[in-house]
Amino acid sequence: MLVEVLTAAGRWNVEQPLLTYRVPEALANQLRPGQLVAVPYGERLDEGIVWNLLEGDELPEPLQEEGIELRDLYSILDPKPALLLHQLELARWLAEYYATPLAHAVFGMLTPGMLQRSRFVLKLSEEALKDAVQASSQETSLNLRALLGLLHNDGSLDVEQLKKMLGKTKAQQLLKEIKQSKLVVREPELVEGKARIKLRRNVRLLVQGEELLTWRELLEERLRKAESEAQAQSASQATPVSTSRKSMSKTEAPFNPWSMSASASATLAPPVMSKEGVVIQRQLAALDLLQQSINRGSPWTPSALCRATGLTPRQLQQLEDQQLVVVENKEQRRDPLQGRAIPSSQPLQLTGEQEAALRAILEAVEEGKANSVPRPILLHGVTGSGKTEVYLQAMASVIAEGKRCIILVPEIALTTQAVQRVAGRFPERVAIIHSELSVGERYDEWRRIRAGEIDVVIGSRSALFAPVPDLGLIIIDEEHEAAYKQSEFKPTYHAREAAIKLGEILKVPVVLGSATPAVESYYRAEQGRYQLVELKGRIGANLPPVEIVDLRSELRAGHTSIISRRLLDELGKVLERGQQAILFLNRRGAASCVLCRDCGFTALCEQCDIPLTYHATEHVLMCHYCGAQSKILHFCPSCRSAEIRYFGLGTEKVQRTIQKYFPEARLLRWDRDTARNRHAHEELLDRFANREADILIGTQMIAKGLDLPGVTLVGVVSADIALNLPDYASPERAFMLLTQVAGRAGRGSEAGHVIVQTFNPEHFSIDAASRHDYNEFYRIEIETRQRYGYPPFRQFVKFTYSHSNRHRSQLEAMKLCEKLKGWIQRLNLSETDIVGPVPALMERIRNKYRWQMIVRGPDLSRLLRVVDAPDWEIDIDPISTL
DNA sequence: AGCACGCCGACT
DNA sequence: GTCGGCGTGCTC
Repeated sequence: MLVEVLTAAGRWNVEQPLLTYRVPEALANQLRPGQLVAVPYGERLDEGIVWNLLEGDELPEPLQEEGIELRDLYSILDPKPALLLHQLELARWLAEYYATPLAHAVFGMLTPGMLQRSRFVLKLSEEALKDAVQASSQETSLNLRALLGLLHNDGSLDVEQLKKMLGKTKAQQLLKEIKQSKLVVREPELVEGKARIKLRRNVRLLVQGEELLTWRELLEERLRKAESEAQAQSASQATPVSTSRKSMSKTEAPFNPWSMSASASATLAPPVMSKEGVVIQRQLAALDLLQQSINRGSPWTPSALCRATGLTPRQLQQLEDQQLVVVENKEQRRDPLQGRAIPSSQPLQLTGEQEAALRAILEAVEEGKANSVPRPILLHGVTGSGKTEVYLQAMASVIAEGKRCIILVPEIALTTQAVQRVAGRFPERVAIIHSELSVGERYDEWRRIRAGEIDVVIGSRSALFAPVPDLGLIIIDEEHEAAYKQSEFKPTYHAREAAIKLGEILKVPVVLGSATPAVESYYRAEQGRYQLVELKGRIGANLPPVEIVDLRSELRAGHTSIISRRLLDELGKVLERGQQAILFLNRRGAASCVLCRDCGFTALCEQCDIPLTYHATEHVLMCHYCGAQSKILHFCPSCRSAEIRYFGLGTEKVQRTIQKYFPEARLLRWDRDTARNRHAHEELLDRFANREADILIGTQMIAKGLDLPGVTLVGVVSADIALNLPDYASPERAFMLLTQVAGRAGRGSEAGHVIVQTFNPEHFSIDAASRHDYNEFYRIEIETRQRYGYPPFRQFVKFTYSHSNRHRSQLEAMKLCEKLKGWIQRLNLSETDIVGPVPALMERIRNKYRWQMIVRGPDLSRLLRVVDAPDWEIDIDPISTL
């Protein structure tokens, strides 16, 4: 039998990603697709995934021609497959659609730290072992002789260790000498990754019931006997007790405490109990504690048991030798929710709309059971319309039929509330997967999922790749979120698209939930590719009123501060009433846009309708979308004002300004500078929730999922920054951001109020968001997209090249551009063109200059199949063109 | 000298 | 992708 294995080699060898090996007789009937195996590759051992089993020993033809001699599969690393069959199929699709080597797609699905690394160890050769004397007398360097000695003692030595011991150069020399000497051999070895099972030593009681009682009686009998003997002895010679711990262990017979000689116990005297008696008593106590712990389910570690009873490890060992107890290694699960109080949550009464949504999902489940692929369901529900309850009841229903669910949430670290609700509804049956878990936590959750011990996986995008058997439902909450797109490393993919593909493979419904669906999603629903289900009513409070403050009139009135008089006024009232406020600033655009402070005019590219970016170094305006340059503006072309400025603003500046106006107010800043990890987020949130601050100032990360009843005012310091990013999707992102931020106000009993500051009060995104009108926003946006050929009307693919040499980067970009043009022409692709190449918005990142171009066309899959661009980053359906 | 880089070719 | 082998160029 032969086996096709996908190894790390597949990451670069895109032509032939699979390697073929012979299967040794002994392993033949244990091999399954998806298993992790070790294979020899060159001089080392590599880890791979079993992709395919081939009957017979015939070499595949292309290999025959090359005259390749197949090698043997080395071993099976884990009999349980690491990837299920449907995951292999999904990986194949990911690789194809996202133009990623198959190995990236497959290894990207594994939990981090799982892969083993190859290393080399040095060992004495057979020759050297046989004839040690002759070996040492041969002509060898001092270092080699030292190494031989070391290997004689220790057996083996890691090459890395050798390098540390001798330094690189000397180690190199020695390794060369080793190659010729035939005394030392170099062998490959696989080292476990960082993801490992955590073991805990446990003492387990081996006897129970009647048997335990019998043992107890026996021990008690011995205790009485020992005591009476000791007393008899002490009556004749009263020796004081002075046995130290050390002398005790010396006098004890090592393995048979029960037959302790009379002379040993003779040294003890009453009223203190005899030595033997003490030991027996402690052992009895240990048996009691162990028995109690069986019921409580919290086992004893050997050391804790010794501490609790006074037993020495040796004495515990004696219990073990008697086969009364056993000390064993037991797995200890690392639980991400450990120490969290999770209130149990009960199903709520559904409204009519929720009921209908639930029915639609369950009908789709039935459709899948009838072996047809159900349409994905777009659940469009305003904030607070109760989408989560619909998810929970749909999941409960699927679970009741023996199936399992995946629910994706964006940036899980910030959505602990959603996690708690799910975990509270399905206690003990929920696994959590996201990147801020420790490698160990993630590995434990992953294995619980694979073993079928859980019903619901909740997590960020990568949770989609959890090995869930019998998957019955996939839910993507806040489906419009950009966090679902992985573009920074391979495999690049959008979790929403991958989920839909997975739903297709398994014939399982995919539910996309959002208050502000992605334009692409809503378009697909309009086209009938998704089933649209709407939840219109908001449960509880009404949506808060949104007030737009026109910053142009502020300036005209002579108020030049970044905080308008209206906002200052309202902030003052909030502070007076002892309530809380959130000030929000989307600072994400590091580059600045050009803006007229009098009329709100923004300089746009004539061909792209995208804001121009001011380049301070070259002193020009540039379109980062098509590369067109224009001269800088001294006067506003629209109103002739000289108040034309580049606009840049940060949270720090807002903080300083607010503090100036309200010296007494307690401010809290929340952005990537002040909150670097999950714990910092939670801590800041807790402090604000506990009313340790009055005003929270933050970037978009505060816009998501916060439920803070004390907040009655939300201020958006500038809606313009989001709006003016040079990207086709800016209006969409601005709308979503404003809608989300607005949803943060008035979640408690007090009425909420939102103030949005802008130089562009007429912009449809701001206008629609202020009226909470998604449909209005969508209507205008989809028209623009169609007019300019933006997604979803044409597909985008972004090509990025990074190099430390700016010139080289530009040159490569121009070379690839020419090649792409050739391919497009040869394939005769209509309506397909290239925008760029241009320097990336942030051209220099970590000392690398980045150039990029965007290819757009109705369908680029044929082009991507022929594109040969190693060293290029290729982002299919980029979330932004920046 | 000691080492950090970058380049090349090999690998079933 | 990762390793070894080899050259260049920098620093104590």
